[in-house]
Amino acid sequence: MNKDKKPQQNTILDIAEALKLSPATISRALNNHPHVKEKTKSDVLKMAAQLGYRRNQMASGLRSNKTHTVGLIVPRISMFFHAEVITTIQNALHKHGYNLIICQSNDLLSMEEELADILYASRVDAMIVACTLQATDFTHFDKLVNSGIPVIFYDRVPLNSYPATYIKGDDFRGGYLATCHLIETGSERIAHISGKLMSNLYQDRTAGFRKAMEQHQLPVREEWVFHQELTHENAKEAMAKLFSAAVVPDALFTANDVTAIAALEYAKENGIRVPQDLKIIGYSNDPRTSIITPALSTIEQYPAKVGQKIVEVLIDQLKNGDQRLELEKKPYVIPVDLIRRMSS
Amino acid sequence: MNKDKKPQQNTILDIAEALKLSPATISRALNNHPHVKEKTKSDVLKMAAQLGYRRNQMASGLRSNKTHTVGLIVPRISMFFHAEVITTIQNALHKHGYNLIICQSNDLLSMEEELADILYASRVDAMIVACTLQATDFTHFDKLVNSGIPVIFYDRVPLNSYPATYIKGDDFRGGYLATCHLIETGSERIAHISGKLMSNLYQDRTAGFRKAMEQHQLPVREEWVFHQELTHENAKEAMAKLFSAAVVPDALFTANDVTAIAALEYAKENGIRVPQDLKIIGYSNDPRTSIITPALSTIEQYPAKVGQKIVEVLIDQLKNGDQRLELEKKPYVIPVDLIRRMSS
DNA sequence: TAATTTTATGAAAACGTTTTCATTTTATGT
DNA sequence: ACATAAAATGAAAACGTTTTCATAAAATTA
Repeated sequence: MNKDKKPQQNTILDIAEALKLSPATISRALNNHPHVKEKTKSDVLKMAAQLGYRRNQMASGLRSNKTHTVGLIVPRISMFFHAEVITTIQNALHKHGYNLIICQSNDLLSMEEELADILYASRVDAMIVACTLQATDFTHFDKLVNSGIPVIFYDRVPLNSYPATYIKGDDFRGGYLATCHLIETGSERIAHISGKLMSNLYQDRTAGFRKAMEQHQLPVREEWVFHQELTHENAKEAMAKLFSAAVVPDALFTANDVTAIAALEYAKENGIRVPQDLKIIGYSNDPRTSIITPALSTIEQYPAKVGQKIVEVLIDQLKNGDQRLELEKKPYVIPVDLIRRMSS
Repeated sequence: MNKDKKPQQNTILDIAEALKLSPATISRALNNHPHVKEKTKSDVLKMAAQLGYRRNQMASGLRSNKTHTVGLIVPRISMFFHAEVITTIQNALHKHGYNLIICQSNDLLSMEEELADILYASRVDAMIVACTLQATDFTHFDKLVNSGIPVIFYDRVPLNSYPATYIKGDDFRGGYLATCHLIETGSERIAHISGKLMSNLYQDRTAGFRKAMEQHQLPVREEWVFHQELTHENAKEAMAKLFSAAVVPDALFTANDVTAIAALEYAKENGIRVPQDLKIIGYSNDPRTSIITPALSTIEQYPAKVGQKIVEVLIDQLKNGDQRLELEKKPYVIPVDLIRRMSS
């Protein structure tokens, strides 16, 4: 067991006693309440520092029903885009005096549900979520929403109009830009490997792809459009299919960078020259894309901007509530940009 | 403001009322206390589920002085090694019913101090820390340690014997293995770019390097040993210095992968063939090392094992306290392995 | 059946804040 | 100096649990 040396944490009462004041005054002084004398305030602050006092957040939270804590659910923090977003969010929230509880769903719906429950029980003041790819039902967030807790979805957001705030990258434009770029550099036979269409991410990126093709009067060969989990292995299999046919594509747009990297590997292994025989463009600007040879073109999503916007909107809602009329509840869209590199 | 529809969270009292029992019994039932009838327990559980009851962690924590929350301070979650460790920790803690508050110090000592304070105020049940590189003073953790809160340092740990638990990779062995590997593949003029010696990481890796050199009776040229912040830019500068001299190295051991990648880039830009003219080995097995051409040799640190060990030790200490005698308080050391690739 | 032990429940205090309401102190105007 | 307004403080309740101590109910023993 812990040694006998468990020094009591000093409480507000200890300060009160030391200064011959009531706990009420101490509390007010610490919260900078207007009805307390400047002299008293400074006395209290001084004594608090001297005693090493730190507010007990549980007592405070219990009474005031505020935890000053924001919950975040993300598929995996090791994904570059999310790591960047989280870092931005955390640093910004910190400035506003909020803590962040980061949870990983491992892209499992059941985990996401459980975490929503746990964070609800923890009485977070607000919630930030990047959904799992499989999620089509979002009722596990009802508790939060109904309790008036701001819920902000980013990146991967519900498709049906779930009553919350959405912040997303311009995936349609990303898909469009990527495809236009391939076309403009002379490609005509463009393949596309995308994720399952349950997610807004891939619906939009694919829609952008199709729009660009249509605009340039290029046919979309459906057997060259893949919707599958975007893993390294699946990508290689798709490549094998594409390049075992009589007619092969001269360009490839993949809806994430892992797939682009895998495709490039396949190309190297099979003597397909990139970009001469096959141009490739990925999505997300993962650090690996700039390091691989040839460097991969991709779409930049500005994770820092996404994070910044999330906190901006969140703080506003925490202060003022969600004052937007139902009509105005459109997603906030963060612009994307094309990054041209050697692969296209 | 929030709409009028703020449905009260159901409390233990609501369950009590619904079942005509006292709140005390409900509490006991929910905590699976032995002195409550099985029938009552199941009744309570059923009613709790029906009312969507969720324990108020603040009330619970206030009373029982347990938060079921563990704090973690890490320089940056976007570093691959740390991201992996954190993921493992979080998943493991989750199984034990603990939450994790992840904080980033951005490798700033002042931030680390502030975070230690905040987490102390949050009354975390335990604390996991990977220090900033600059930290030489650790008194900001005193509050925690003195309050009997388990503090576990990992990866970057205090140098002076601060009274806490240490879990670290075998950095000495890593440095030794890397250097031996370079020697065994025929190198004789080996340079070494390392971090500042304030950190145990670089002290140990460099010591391993020197040991290997000594054992193989190779001289260490001090002008070829760098101790600097391990950034991309610094690495390029060091390379410029190394390769502007009359005698140039035929191998390089860098204490992290970012530096190895930068060195490889420099080599490519300057017509230095890798591995023919220069062999390179990095440290950490960052995903980028396997993707770059030529793929970089490096040292694997097994982040998942580190995370697992942390939780194992932590849970034990939470249950039983730190029962190790002062004498036994050695760091737990996680083994490392050499990853051979094309660069060496 | 009565006495005793065991098992199950309840009453009430406690955790450390915040906040309402009442009260005291200080400042202001005549 | 006195009445009044304003400013500063205090007393006590409240937040939702857990837990100690007491008591009631059930099971066991004599």
